[in-house]
Amino acid sequence: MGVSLKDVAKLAGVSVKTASNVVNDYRHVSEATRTRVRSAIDELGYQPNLTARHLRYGRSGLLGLALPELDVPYFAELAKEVIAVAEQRSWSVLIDQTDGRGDRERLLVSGSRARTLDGLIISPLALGADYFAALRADMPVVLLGEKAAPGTADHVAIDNVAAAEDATAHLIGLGRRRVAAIGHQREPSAGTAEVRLRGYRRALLAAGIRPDPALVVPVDSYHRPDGAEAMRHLLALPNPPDAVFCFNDLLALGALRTLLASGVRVPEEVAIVGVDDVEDGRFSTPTLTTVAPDKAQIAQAAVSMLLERIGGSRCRPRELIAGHRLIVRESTAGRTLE
Amino acid sequence: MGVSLKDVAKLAGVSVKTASNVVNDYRHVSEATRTRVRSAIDELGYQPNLTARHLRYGRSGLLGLALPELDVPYFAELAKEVIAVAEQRSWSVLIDQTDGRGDRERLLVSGSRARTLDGLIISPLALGADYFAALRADMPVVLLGEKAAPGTADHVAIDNVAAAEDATAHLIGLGRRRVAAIGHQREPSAGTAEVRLRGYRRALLAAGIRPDPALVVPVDSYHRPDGAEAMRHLLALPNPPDAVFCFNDLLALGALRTLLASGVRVPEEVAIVGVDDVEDGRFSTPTLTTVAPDKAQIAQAAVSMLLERIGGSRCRPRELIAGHRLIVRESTAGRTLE
DNA sequence: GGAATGATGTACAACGTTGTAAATCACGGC
DNA sequence: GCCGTGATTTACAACGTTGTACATCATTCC
Repeated sequence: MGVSLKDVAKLAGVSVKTASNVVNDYRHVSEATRTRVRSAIDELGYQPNLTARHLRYGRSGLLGLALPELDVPYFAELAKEVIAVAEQRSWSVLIDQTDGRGDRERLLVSGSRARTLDGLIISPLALGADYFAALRADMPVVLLGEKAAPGTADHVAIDNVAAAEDATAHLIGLGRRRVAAIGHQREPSAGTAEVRLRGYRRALLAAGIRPDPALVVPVDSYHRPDGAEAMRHLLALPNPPDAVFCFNDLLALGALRTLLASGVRVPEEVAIVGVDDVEDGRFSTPTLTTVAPDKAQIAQAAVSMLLERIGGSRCRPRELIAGHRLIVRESTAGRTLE
Repeated sequence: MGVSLKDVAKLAGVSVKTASNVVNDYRHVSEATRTRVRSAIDELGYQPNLTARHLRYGRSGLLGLALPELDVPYFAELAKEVIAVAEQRSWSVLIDQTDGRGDRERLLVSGSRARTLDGLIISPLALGADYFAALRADMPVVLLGEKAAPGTADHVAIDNVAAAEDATAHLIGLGRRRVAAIGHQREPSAGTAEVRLRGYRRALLAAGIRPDPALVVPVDSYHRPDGAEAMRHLLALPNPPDAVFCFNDLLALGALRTLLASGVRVPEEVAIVGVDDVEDGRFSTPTLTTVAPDKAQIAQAAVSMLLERIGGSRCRPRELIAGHRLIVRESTAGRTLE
């Protein structure tokens, strides 16, 4: 169907290999043949067949990006960055959605689709150690987020304990004493939730506040409805909170919705902080105070690490702590000016 | 590196082709050899090399999905659906972001990366006819949205005139008479904007209202900040509107932000409608009335059409009008009950 | 008993590319 | 005139897979 090197070679009156040499800028090609081949290429509109190259090289030029859900803003924003960085280095990205389901994650990683990938960046949510068992030993992997078994693979994340501590400390700094937390997960080893809870507790203790277990609300997932429901639960308490630290922005936006719909004033009566700095939080009313991970840095680092592994690096699994910073907005600072 | 059919064949004591026949469930293989090969496959953990297959077949198993930006919720939600549908039919999706820039769109479609794609679904934003000139004639394409030159390629969209008319009529039905429109684009042939503006005008005229050009606000892009700015412009008018039809939800959320930050009551003083039904609008305060396109249907239809083309269908370019419906929420109906 | 039929298995080539090794050529030095 | 050197070009094989054509064998039919 397409134009191949054979066609180019025939038109230019040279061997296929010589044509290939021109394409690959091989040194020892005479100027005369070079131009002849070049014009043949132009005339025929030849473009190399990447599939054939990949077969030859044993590479596909494809990076996998496995995310729970693409329509979760944080993941969408991350995907955008990853794709941009990868493309800049002339790699393509194939996105897979795991829905946080273990079976899909397994299938995805062990299936024949995975064989075409040169490497994989995964943001594991629900998945545990057996996941990695399914991983091809020779497939480079970079983990995003907190679920990492240390020493298993390269890993990029923010310092989630510190992030949670910053957020909670900010609420305490406003004078709040009954600070709730939304986002705990019932399952024992739920990575991110675990460490954020730790940071939350640490901030409370540092301020001399005794953590109240009734203020720690577990959720099934990290979407807006979960946050909304958790907030309804908190409001129904005999002694409701005066501030809430939500483990991500979607939970916070859901909680915010419940508060406003219930006529609770934010931040006067209840202040709210989230994590992720998704775009929605910059335009909600009130705007959402949040801990912003450096997404560009995360994407950059993840792709770099992965490409190094693909390039053959065999050093010990590395860990990169990306930056984060608290962005104070109206949901804690109140309406300032417009 | 990996296990190939050759290894399997050797272990099972058969020819490579016989091993291949077992893998492909070829009819005429004796039960004895079949089981022998099967167990060799299991023992070695053989998985077919897709790259080699693709080379052989001249197909890659990859669909391209070209979107302006992945972090725009509508596109993210659409991408999620497309990936899900494609995967169900065992195709993989490679996402490219055009940023709405013509040069990137060109590069993307004509570059050698495109050669590896069996087909392309594009949601063209800024791109015109020259885009299609760059398209390989033999590359199946499905267009999403309104920028289509009719008869050029298969095309999936909602009836945007009707959608805009429904939205505007709803506002008029609330008794509003000064209905503004945010989302007009200055460039002459800006597909979607054009048709939505037409629907808006039609609804006004149908209600006997004379369209006021001052109430039609152009924007540079369709993000929240554009909506916020456009709304500021409208509020500064000597005779501001009592309702706004925004050409998408992000514009509406931006406009909503401006209104609330300015102390304008929504919907009492100004009612708002958007288009897209993105998740944010279901949790904003007030929640956002919107026109919901049937995204699942769009994704389903786009993938189906594309696969038919890839399968060799040569019929005339088709056009599919996906369903849409108005979802009335608080930004027009007000707080009902909680 | 011979031939036709069908089941089963194999060798080879090809998809488009590039590494390897070897062939060819030009040229300067003796 | 011969050789060595290095530049230039080429044939071949291989990456892993499968379609085509053919070989082999058993069965059935006349």
